[in-house]
Amino acid sequence: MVKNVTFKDAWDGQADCRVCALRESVLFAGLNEGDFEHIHQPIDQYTLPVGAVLYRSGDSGQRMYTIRSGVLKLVQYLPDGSQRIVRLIRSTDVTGLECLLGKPYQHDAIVLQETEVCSLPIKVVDNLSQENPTLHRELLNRWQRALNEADAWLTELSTGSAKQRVARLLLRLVSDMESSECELFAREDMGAMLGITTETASRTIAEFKRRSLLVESRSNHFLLDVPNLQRIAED
Amino acid sequence: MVKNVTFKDAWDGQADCRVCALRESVLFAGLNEGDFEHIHQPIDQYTLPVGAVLYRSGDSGQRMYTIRSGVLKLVQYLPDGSQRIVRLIRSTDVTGLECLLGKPYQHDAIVLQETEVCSLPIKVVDNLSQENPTLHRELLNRWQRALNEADAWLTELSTGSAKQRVARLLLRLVSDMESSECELFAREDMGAMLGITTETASRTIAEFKRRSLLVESRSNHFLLDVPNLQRIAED
DNA sequence: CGTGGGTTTGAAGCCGGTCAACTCACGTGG
DNA sequence: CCACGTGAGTTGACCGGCTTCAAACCCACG
Repeated sequence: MVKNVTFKDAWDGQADCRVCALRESVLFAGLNEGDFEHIHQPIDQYTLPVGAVLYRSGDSGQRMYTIRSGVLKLVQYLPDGSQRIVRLIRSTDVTGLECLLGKPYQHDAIVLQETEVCSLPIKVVDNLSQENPTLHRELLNRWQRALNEADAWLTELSTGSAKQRVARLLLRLVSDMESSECELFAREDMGAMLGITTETASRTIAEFKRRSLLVESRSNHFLLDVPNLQRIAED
Repeated sequence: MVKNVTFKDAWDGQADCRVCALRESVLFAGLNEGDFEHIHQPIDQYTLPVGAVLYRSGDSGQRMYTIRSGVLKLVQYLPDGSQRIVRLIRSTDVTGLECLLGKPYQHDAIVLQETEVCSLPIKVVDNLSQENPTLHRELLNRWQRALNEADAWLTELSTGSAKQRVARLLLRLVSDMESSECELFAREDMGAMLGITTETASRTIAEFKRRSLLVESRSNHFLLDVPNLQRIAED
């Protein structure tokens, strides 16, 4: 686990949203030239390595984040100290919406795969959203999207046998890719996503490999046998 | 199960939000006299019996709902037909927010305990929220509240042993009451909330009764031994 | 080349799933 | 009024999957 990566270390510079490659799919999609004049605070860009902490549960933050690439986990803890991963945040997702409402962050946000983020001061988002209805609407959409994700985790990833859950998780990882290739997470993280133990996660993945449902293409990248995994996922 | 309760049957009349007893805690808390002039569509009030369907997943609705009293379940279905309850909606909660975004309802909403609801046309909410920032802010808060609930269901109610889950559910039911009394749900529903079978739910509840963690006060109403249930909940 | 973290595998035991029987309350119809 | 049917809750027996505890393995890294 990489520790103590300060944000300073990871700083990539200031973003120019006007020329952002992801402009079409990102929170600021609906902004026009005039709107950009109203951005009086810098929007910084960072590249965070695996294990880096974007924010911690309970912190009262002043920034939300757009993910340009990579994957983060949102983690909550139980009284007994065990952890549960409640969602994954990926490319074009926005996280930290809650601080727009003056609430502290509700989760730990930790990098699972090297991640590029843009850091948006809430002031900027708040001001723009008052003037630009499209952005405002987009914010609501993001909230709803997060809710849908949360519900899906419950129904798809916390229901059924361990094999079903693992299969559904794998399918989910490639669902928005062109190829059926994906990078796997640590078994411990898979367990925390699926509500099973690390050992069961490992056993299941190992079995899938033996049955060639997973074939390693390059180090820790796997090609999925989608049709057969789907059969397992649905029972 | 009560079937085919039409909304007409359940109609209680038109609501006058100005004199609403729940005004302080409800979505419209921040409205002023002037705002009410802008309500050009009627806000109807209904009393729905157990088993009634408020809306169905996939329906493209034009209304959201404020719950005055009672309890509803939000249900999602898996490909294999089994159901999972992803949230409960209770007094002062708002549900159906998604149709404000033009999306169809994401769940079945079904009455678990007799429920009084107000039906708010999205046009009304939409118009008011454009002019009244307090209401608008309140809408965002509701969205965030739903998200928090969803996350809590994952970490509290879908993690740990069956005994822990049942105990946590029971504690959750009385957490916002003055007394520690609550009304239980059907075992099948409990199972669907906790990701366990009906039988396991029944066995666990029966055992809790034998151990006097649950004492029946009146028909299907139970007093909880909160401290001991808490011990079980945390292990 | 040794150390350590993550992964895999093994063995044992238990919790919860499955299937089935039985009870009880309730409502319907003879 | 009682017989009967229905549906929910409870309980039992059995079994299998998952957890638990441990050991072995693998590989990256200093």
